[in-house]
Amino acid sequence: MNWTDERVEKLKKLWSEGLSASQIAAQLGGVSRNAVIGKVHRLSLPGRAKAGGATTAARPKRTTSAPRAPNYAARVATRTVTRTAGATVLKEEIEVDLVADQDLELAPNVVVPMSRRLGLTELTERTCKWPIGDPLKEEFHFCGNDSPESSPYCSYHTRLAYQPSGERRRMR
DNA sequence: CCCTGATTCGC
DNA sequence: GCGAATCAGG
Repeated sequence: MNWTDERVEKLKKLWSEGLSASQIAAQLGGVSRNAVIGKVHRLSLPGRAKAGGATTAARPKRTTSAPRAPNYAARVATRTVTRTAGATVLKEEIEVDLVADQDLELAPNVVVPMSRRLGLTELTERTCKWPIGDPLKEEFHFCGNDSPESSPYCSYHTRLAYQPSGERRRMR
């Protein structure tokens, strides 16, 4: 694939938004992260302050307040991410409440996961494949958080994933 | 091992 | 100009 004006423009945009080279590569499609980085250099775009630190730079810091009583709504940290991410957070709050409502007692210190807004092509063996949003809509994406043991979901979504439903009532 | 960006250098 | 290979780092 070659660098059309549109692709270059998108590259500039995403890069300035702080997305990592690999994420940008995935969104553009048809190019590797190296290609992206190489292009960034050729375009003389400002690089990231520190290598590897980009991981930190790309994600907003979470202000971890002390673990508290079951105050569901309050568990969702207020964040200043991107406009689209804002909608995502809202959706996740809803999911959490539904679960808490059913049965599942919330775990000790499980923090509500903030999804990365990964597209289908950005998923790897180690990213959570939990879908978020309406597949027919534009804001649809996957959780994308780290999933241990190459599990299809992150630890948080694994719990939501396999819940046989109301079967396991008498157990315990 | 996973990831990140930076650089090099043959194409 | 391009980007895989490589390097350097977290």
